[in-house]
Amino acid sequence: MIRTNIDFLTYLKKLQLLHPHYFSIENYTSKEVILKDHKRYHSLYIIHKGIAKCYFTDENGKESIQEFFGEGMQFGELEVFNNQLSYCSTEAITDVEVFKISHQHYLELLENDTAFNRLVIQSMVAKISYKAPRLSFQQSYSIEQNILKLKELYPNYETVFSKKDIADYLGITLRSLNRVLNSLQ
Amino acid sequence: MIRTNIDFLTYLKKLQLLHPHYFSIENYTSKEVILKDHKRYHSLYIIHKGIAKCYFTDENGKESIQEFFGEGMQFGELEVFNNQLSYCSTEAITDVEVFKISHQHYLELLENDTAFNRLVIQSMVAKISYKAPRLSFQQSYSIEQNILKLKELYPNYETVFSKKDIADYLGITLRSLNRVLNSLQ
DNA sequence: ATTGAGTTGGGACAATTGTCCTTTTATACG
DNA sequence: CGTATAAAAGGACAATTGTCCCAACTCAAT
Repeated sequence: MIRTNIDFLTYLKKLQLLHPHYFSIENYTSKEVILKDHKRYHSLYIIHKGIAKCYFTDENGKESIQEFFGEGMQFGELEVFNNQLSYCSTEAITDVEVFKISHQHYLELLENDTAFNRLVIQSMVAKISYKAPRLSFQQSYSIEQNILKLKELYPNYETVFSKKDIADYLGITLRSLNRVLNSLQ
Repeated sequence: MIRTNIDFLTYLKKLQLLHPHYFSIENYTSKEVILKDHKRYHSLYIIHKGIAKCYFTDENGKESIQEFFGEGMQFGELEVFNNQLSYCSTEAITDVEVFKISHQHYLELLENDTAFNRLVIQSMVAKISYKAPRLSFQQSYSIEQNILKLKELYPNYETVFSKKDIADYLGITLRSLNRVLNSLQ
């Protein structure tokens, strides 16, 4: 549920020693928006500490949570390649510390550092591999099964996430979430 | 709805001239399975001609279609990097011609050919960018809105896909699809 | 203390969607 | 041809989920 990428983070820390001026560190407090949708950015972020949520907002204001980002997860990197506006927002859930790196420096590393290149590709593979079954599972199974799966994977999710976030993650209403949680005692 | 990647295909054809022994060509007829889930492969495929569907099957036999692949779409490439079993099946819808390349040669190109490397990354960016809003849209909107969207993006989808495929793509039952199509006249 | 905003919990009802089953139509094939 | 098989269509009913409420509680700021 909370995605991480420790290999990437570890390597990034090494790079930071080699190219200190490539990276800056920023801190966000809970509920601060780090990256806003429909805006253009020239940098991307990698989570050093804390948890953030990445979500779409539709025209009715309903949020749909894509992923919860933990240590080593990067966001805003897709825009390096497709040159589009940011297509979702990312907001701190706990207090968060991020590394920030410009598109330009990121591309430089990508071209000149084979290990970094491979780690970037692997991070993308992980994102695809994660999203694919999630789409299927939410389509195929009932809310109850989805919640049971959540509890299995992440037993104490209530301590970190609000009910609203859980509902937005599962693509259901708060009412439905409560109802099903009740029926499970 | 039918995904393509012409840039990738174009470049691949150039590579084929440079390294003819890297590639082989295979042909599949409608409904043949090209790649089966839970199996290990040592090659991956790129669609040259035709349309295929990529789908999960759950324990009840229900299919959930991830994407429809058209020209230039590759599949089986994630397993090059995560060394896992294939996590979904790909089946020809129309007759299909594919290029086949071994993991080993693919990795060789990835390391030695910067342009190829970039195209692979861009293909992954495209897959992520496509999956993300699809998850949200199907969660947030009614079946009716999803079908209207489909008709808008791909007016004559009925000519290519069976009703069952459309239902599996939208994550709904055939009965629900028929009902909603009726209510739209 | 008091207000107000945000979170949680749930009743009542409506709408949506699934399940099960039957029928019809199209298509393939000996 | 006729027959088997798959695809398409839909009736009847049940189950799930959403919508629209209202109430209780927490917590921060006044």
